[in-house]
Amino acid sequence: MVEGDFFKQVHQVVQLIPYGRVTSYGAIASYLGSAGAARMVGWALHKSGASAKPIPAHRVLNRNGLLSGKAAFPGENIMQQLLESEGLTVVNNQVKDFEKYFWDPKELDDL
DNA sequence: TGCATGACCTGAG
DNA sequence: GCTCAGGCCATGC
Repeated sequence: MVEGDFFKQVHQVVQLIPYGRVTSYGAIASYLGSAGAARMVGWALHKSGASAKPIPAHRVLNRNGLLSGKAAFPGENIMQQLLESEGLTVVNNQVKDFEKYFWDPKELDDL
């Protein structure tokens, strides 16, 4: 489970994303109890750069599996390379079989 | 203190 | 099936 501020919760959830898996802003927002606050999730991730721990923000995509936050990374295709290095296939800034690799934070509750 | 914005999502037309 | 508009909450100026 996660605890603390919304930002911290987002950071924790993102860090809990299994290797080779991805999730969406809405899923995280919904998990935190604010389904409509998906925008804030992106904010937290953007701010994650200031965080002490390295947060795999590249595993967080939008609902379409699109690398919406790609631009926030230092490189052009850093996000894509990271995903590909985890066994995922990125085509046109979009994860192939996104739903297949999709990971819902709510799965933690089921554990 | 108040308005505008932001790596989005969902519902309605 | 696709496009437009609204909403959500916190941060920044």
